[in-house]
Amino acid sequence: MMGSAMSFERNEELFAEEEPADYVYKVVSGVVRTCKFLEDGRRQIGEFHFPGDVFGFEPCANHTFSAEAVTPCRVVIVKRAALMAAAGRDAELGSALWIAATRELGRLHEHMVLLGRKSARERVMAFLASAAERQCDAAVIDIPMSRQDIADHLGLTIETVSRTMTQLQETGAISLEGSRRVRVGPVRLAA
Amino acid sequence: MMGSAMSFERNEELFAEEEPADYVYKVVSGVVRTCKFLEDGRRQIGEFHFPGDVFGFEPCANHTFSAEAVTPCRVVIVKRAALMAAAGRDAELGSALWIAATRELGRLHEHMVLLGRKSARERVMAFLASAAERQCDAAVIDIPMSRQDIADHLGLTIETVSRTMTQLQETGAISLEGSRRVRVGPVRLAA
DNA sequence: CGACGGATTGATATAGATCAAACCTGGTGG
DNA sequence: CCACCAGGTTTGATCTATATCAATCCGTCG
Repeated sequence: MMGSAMSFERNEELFAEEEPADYVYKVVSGVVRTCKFLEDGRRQIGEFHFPGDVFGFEPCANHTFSAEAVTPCRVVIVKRAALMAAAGRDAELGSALWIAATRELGRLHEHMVLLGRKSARERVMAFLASAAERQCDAAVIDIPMSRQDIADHLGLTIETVSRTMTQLQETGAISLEGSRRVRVGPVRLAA
Repeated sequence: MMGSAMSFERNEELFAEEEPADYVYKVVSGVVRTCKFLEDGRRQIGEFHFPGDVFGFEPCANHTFSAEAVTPCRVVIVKRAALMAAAGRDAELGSALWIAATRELGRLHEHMVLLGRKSARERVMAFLASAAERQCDAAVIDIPMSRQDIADHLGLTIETVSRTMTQLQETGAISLEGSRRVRVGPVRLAA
């Protein structure tokens, strides 16, 4: 299954809500956010997608969310119809897609617990923990997205995210090395 | 594709988190909630499932959420492995499953906006609107679940749900006919 | 009738939002 | 090389929506 490659600048839109959902996307490099907006501008970032992640699954003809580049990024796109047809023929591929979709269901379930029931501190720690996990539990982790992005992902305000991070630093849980880089303490982010 | 039927009492557990996820479920009658718990008892209800709904999709061997009967209910269960195998053979079935899964993704995305960005009033109105929609926009809608269930679905407390409903009544948006029955006013629930 | 499991209502506390300045930092141009 | 600027971040002061704690109420069922 091959697709065509595309590049996007920071903050460029890969696709918008309501647009025809003709393609499925796979991140090659960089980071992509998928989001939904309310009329008054409130934004919820559903997920950040990293290299290797596939996104853009939709049940209907049009996108129900938009996708934007968090950093400059490259993606490959595949015609959805072609992909679905191929999945019908190739059991291997079909199963891979199924796994990707159900895994995403699991992540969203988990994130709903965070949004519905966790405190700001827990949210930020969970965010950092997942970032650390993606980076193979490195001691120093990169945060490629802005505080605003983090806030809109965690259902908080930018100020609360910022304050919570400095509090985590004060309690020794992390140490901030510039705003986009965090050293996670020996204590780790255990809950 | 046939499965076996099962019945559950109100509040009975269909399956628990961590249990082997050997079956996929379809609601025949009654209502089921899927939920996740935090160690300290906080609960997030991901979705309520109504007759016709299919649930229990998991990427791995074990369930990542639990399911409980909101009302007495009947479900049919199908071996997951058998279902997946059949989907590999029958394109019709495969596509139906795919649609069910992506539709669920869409619902969860929408719900994350609610949990992350909406006010209590908006949450309750959205909840009532979706209940009304499921009941073909009947003028009087049934609420089969408790206030606690609603609260845990909307990321609120039981008290806030209750208060918000009486406020909606005071402003004339709805009228409560007993705690489990609501008449939606002519104004409807337009945002 | 009495009791028990919701549901509602009331009083108060508080986490996080909002409004408003500073504060960096990296890039640009003089 | 430095001053300046713009975007993003942090910090501060205050406000408020919602949580929390605590009765009371209501309806159903024995």
